[in-house]
Amino acid sequence: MAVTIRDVARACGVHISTVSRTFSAPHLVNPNTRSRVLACAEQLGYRPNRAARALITGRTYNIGLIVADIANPFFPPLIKAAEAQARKHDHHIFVADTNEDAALEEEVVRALAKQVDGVLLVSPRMSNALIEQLSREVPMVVVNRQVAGIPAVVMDVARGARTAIEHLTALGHHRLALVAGPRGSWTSREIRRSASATARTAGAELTIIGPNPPTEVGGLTVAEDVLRAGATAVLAYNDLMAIGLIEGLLAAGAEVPRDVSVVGIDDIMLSRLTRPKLTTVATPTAAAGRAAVDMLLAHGDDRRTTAHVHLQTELVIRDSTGRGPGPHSPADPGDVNAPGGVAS
Amino acid sequence: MAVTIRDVARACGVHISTVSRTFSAPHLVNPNTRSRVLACAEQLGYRPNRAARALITGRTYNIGLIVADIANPFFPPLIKAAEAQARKHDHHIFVADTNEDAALEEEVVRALAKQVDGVLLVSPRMSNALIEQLSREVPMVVVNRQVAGIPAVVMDVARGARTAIEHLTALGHHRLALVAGPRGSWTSREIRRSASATARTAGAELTIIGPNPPTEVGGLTVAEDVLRAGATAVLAYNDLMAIGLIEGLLAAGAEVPRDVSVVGIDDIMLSRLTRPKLTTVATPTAAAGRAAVDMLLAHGDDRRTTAHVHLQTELVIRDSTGRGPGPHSPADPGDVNAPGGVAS
DNA sequence: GACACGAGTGCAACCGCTTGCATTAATGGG
DNA sequence: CCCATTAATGCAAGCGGTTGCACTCGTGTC
Repeated sequence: MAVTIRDVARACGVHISTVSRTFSAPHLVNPNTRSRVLACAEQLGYRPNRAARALITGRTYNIGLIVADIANPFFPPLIKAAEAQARKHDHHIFVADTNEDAALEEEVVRALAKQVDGVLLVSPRMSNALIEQLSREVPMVVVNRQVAGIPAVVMDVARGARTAIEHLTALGHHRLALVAGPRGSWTSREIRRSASATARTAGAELTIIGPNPPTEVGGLTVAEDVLRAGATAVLAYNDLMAIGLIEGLLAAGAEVPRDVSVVGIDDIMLSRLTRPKLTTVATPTAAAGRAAVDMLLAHGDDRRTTAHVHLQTELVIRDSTGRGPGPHSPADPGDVNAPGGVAS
Repeated sequence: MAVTIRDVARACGVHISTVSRTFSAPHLVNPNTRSRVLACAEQLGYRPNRAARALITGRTYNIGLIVADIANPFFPPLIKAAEAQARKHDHHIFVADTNEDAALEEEVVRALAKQVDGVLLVSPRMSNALIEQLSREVPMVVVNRQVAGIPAVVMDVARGARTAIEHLTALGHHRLALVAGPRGSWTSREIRRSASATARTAGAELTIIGPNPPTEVGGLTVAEDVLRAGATAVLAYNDLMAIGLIEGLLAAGAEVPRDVSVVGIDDIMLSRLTRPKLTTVATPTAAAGRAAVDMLLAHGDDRRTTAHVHLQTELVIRDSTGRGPGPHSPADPGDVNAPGGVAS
């Protein structure tokens, strides 16, 4: 059916190896022969079969991209950027969605391993140990996780969380809540660690709520916990949860930012469009996608690079955060909106 | 490096063909032998190389999924559903993003053709003729397009557009605008055709604005055109444009729905979360993704099915549409907020 | 004029796997 | 007890390419 290298060879009166070399080692074939072969190939509509080539060379020119949830708006910009970057280097991308399931992650990596040159594991939920093991079966770059000996692209969410907490305490909030992300998320742990430390330094109280599914519903359902904790400001694991949380707070009669300030993380497109517009920590997702692909493709060249790329985050202040009760006032700690006195 | 069928055969003391049959034709091998082979394979961590298998069988167990823009929130739910459905049938998915570029679509289909069992072309921008031609090189299912002789999944946007226009005229609007989508979009043409017919029937005026890029910015930039046309109600090609349009109208001093009613199409997640919440025509994107995969995989069985799957759409009325000036009243046509009667 | 050399091409093995056919052993019927 | 069947396995060709090696020519050198 399809036209093969043999058809071209026959049509052109040369041996198949010459046709092969015309495409994969042009300098080895006489310019005249070469152009003749190219003409035949073009005319027959010949396209090399990559799978067949991969069988010998071991290079598939495919990349696996594994994400927790394609429908989570955090991922599409990353996928898009990765796909564009990959195609720029003539690679194709397999996309797999693991539904936040660690076991599925493993299964998918294994299933893809043989037909890709490498795997991009984005925001993995599986254990570090398993990642290390899998990385021995197939080249791997991890995004949003630090694993010893494995190339990684990480966004500096720790710094982002610190900035966010500082923003909130500077606004006069001292009863804070952190709405954590899913179990197994390195990012969530980082945020938690950093937020806790920052809150402690600032002398603020931080209630941690979670783990939770990193979705709008996940945010919505913890609204009551937030209120019960008496928090006047919340940092959420991601924007989706922050938005859900705002909905939930509203449903419970609390307005944002009047009664509660909310900060998200990611700066997904949505965040600019909801009302109130969401204050959030912007993460460079597209850059991460590109960087991850670049690392994966470079990986082959000089072995054991194991570089880590750190990408900066940035607090984007919009309308979901406002003044808090002010510096610690012993008086009337129940009324979170009381204009507060001074402390330290 | 990797463990092959030969390693298993050697470890197990059988011929490679027996190992092969153990996996791809189990009924041909003795149950005892079979379990021995399986044990060896398991122990060595053997996984069949699909690319090698495909070389002989012609079946790759891969599917190509080509979309115009991964970052457009319309697509992720479709991609997610398609991926899940594909994996249910043990297939993997290549995702490619064409940036709304028809030429790139063609290139990507060709590049993918050899390593997939079929291609899902979602909301294509290329011509019907080209689609027909490409479909002779690789099995294809088209989503959101009708092409003679090619299996398709189409959402009934024509009916959606009609319902939307009827909704608006029933609210008393008679100067309408349609913000069209990108050139090459079948959906946009369908919407236009249906909206025009419906408006004519209802005796309403319909200004068509476009084509436009199907993005938030695309919607934002036509806000002035909408106002200049004197429209009090707008149907947009998709939600993203509707949301951009609302922003643009607001920036120009027109409130939604007080001054202008806006209806979107798609019902992306965003639409529930913006303020005002968007009235929109819900399209079953996830169902479309699943259906398309099913058609592609069934396609092989009984040739020339060329079935077309039609999926229904549904108007979801939220807060971006409100009463219009009412039945054609020569009096005070300037005050779009006059409490209007209802016609018919 | 013999020789070394490099450029260009052909030859054939092989990548990991499937599959039609041959071979062998076990089974049942007459 | 022999033969035809059937079940189970081995054999080897081949899928569409790549690549080390051998071969054939000019060409330049001494």
